[in-house]
Amino acid sequence: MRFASPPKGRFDMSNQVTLQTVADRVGVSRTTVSNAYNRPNELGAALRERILQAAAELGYRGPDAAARMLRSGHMGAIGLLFTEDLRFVFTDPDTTSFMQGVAETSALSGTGLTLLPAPPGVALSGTAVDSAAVDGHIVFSVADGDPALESVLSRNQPVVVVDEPDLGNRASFVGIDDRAGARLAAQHLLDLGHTHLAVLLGRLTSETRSGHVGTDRERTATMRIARERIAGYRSAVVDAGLDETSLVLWEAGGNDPDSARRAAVDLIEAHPTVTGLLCFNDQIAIGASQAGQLVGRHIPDDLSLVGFDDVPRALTWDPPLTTIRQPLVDKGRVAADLLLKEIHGGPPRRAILPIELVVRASTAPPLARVD
Amino acid sequence: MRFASPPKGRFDMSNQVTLQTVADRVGVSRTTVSNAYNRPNELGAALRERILQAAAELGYRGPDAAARMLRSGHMGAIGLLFTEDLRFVFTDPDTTSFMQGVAETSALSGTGLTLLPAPPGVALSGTAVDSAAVDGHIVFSVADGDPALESVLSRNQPVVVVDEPDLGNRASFVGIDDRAGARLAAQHLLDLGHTHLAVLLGRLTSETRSGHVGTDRERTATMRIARERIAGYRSAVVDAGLDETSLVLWEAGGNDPDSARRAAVDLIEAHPTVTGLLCFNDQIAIGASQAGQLVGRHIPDDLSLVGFDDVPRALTWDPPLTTIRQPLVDKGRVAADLLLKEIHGGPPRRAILPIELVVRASTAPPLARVD
DNA sequence: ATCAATTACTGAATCGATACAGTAACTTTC
DNA sequence: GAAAGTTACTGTATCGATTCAGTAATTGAT
Repeated sequence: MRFASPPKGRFDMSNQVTLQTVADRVGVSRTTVSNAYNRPNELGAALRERILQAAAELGYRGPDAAARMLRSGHMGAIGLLFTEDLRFVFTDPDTTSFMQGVAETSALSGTGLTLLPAPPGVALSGTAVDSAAVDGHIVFSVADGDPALESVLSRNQPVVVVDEPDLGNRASFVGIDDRAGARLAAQHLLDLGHTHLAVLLGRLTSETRSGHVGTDRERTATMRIARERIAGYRSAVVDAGLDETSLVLWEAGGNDPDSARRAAVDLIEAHPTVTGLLCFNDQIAIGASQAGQLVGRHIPDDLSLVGFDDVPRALTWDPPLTTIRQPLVDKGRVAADLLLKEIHGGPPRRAILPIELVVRASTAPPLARVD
Repeated sequence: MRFASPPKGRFDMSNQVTLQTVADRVGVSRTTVSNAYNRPNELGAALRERILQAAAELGYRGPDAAARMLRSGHMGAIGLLFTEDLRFVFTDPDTTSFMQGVAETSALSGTGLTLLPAPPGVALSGTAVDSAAVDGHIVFSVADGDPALESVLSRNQPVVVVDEPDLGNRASFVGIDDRAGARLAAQHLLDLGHTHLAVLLGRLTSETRSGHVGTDRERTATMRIARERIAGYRSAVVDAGLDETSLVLWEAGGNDPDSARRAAVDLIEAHPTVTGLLCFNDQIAIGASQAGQLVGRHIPDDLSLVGFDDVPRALTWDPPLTTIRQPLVDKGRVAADLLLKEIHGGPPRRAILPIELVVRASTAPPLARVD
């Protein structure tokens, strides 16, 4: 939808109250009124009081945002870029927790938060994504080379990338050690005695694809996190002396439980000897657990499940999920904090947040089986 | 947190590329370049191509947002005001579904979406809430007379209020017939044969309070929806010939399952004869169902539960919830749509969305009991 | 062939506020 | 009591783009 008629502008200038109006009323200069709002200690308290008083009487609401932005060059807002489908953005607990953290920190600093949805396949030009009035951007988990990311980077403003991609020194970064986290998850299953593991991933690229992941597909992965976690899972398997190729990689086609459930059914059918399933996140693990129920596999006796993230539901799910905890809300807070600091002149930084294996009831030693 | 140092402004003017730069390069006037971006059919296609080409070469990213805003008076963004705690905003399925709808519609129209969190007890002045660069506001479910709402209204821009309060002709409105919905819910329980009903509300005011709601407390309610629903529940009870005072009103102190669970335990203890519980929304019903389990009441045999909203989880919950469905995502879409239309010169409107009783497994006739 | 209408462009004024240099009045210092 | 410093203000240039009145060139109508 694009509107034919432009929005009503500021063209009823008749009774516009501006800084000048207030200045005239009080009998001071425009500058002094501006200072009354922005630099309270550059003028006497009594005068300031008189000015604010007059402003209130005239119904003046404070300096016009657009004019201030133009002159001062700062927008008082940060942008939050997503490239996922909006249905996903507002449903996925990882994403909403992250947003909560960002919103908390930006609200505390009095900074506005502008959402910049750039779902795949929608043109960017003329949208908020390339013209939003913001001082910097947080980019949340985007595939390598995404056009929306390029657009954001070309604005030459501070950017904080969260999770992926890793732009090196082109932008600040907030994330975790995904490889180590994945390794921790796999190690846990290996320690329990599992020898037949599989990985159930959400997506390797921004396109939806599901099913077995061969080396060809793996090589095309544009999601950094997926690549890192695969490397982590694999390194634990290799170090345990198992054959690297014995680690089955399977793609769900989405990070939601429904996609995961469907994919897990196929995976279990194709690889019935697998007893330990490494899930890309808790939503995937939830789907996998539903799949287990569907195909008659008891969790954890017939199939152990390790999630990732430790979303609130991981604790209340039946069975409660063993998972790798990462501080999602903090991630949002830290991202906003780094961005705000950088906007105010600080240097770009990298923040790696801690992770932790949380053992609950979705993992157990494999049942002894007659091979 | 407030930053001492102002953000770095636009004071490295050295190699700023502006409309003028592009105009000089091509050898046309500033106006023509502006037209190339904003009014493509006001100039020849070939010239337009040359201009865009030159802009690309110069790395010009299109008209500066702040300058455009100042001159044209329109911001290209809408604000979304919340007064709930941010933890709640991003966790509550009603709210996130609504946000999804708003985000979808604003993204489609190329309009930015600025989040304006105004949790209680945080000063407004100087924050994004009273100075955000937006063309209008959507106000989501706010208590009567909230200061953030007043601040938004004083900007003399289009406002769409969702659910509450009802400002009459001071603002556009999107909501449902809450009274009818509540009536439908109560009627369903009455039809099943229940004679001892209670209402478990989230909150009647923006302050947190839990426990029995007497007439005094009821009279102070500042949340319109709560008042309407109470009236609806009560009207069904009265029309069924039951004593109006037999309808127990109980406040949970929050719209989350945890608050509801705790409150429901107390409620059941205080009023053990109640067999039908009218829950303010599905989150409350989920909490109540957990409470039922805690105190050994089987749902629906020992206690029937009716929710409200029909969030996705209502279907997958055990037992699946009987509820009043309202189109939450649509509500967001409609709100954004009304606001955009009003910004573009349309009149204020009221939209009342449809509701529907969805009968699932959380309600059943009361067990015959020996009184 | 003439006048009117349309198209494609230009130049100047303007939006409202902020930055910055400048200044008058007042205070401190020795 | 003169020089130096501080405080509290003013005046002007400026931010970058859009609007609008106007003009020259082209097309169309009669």
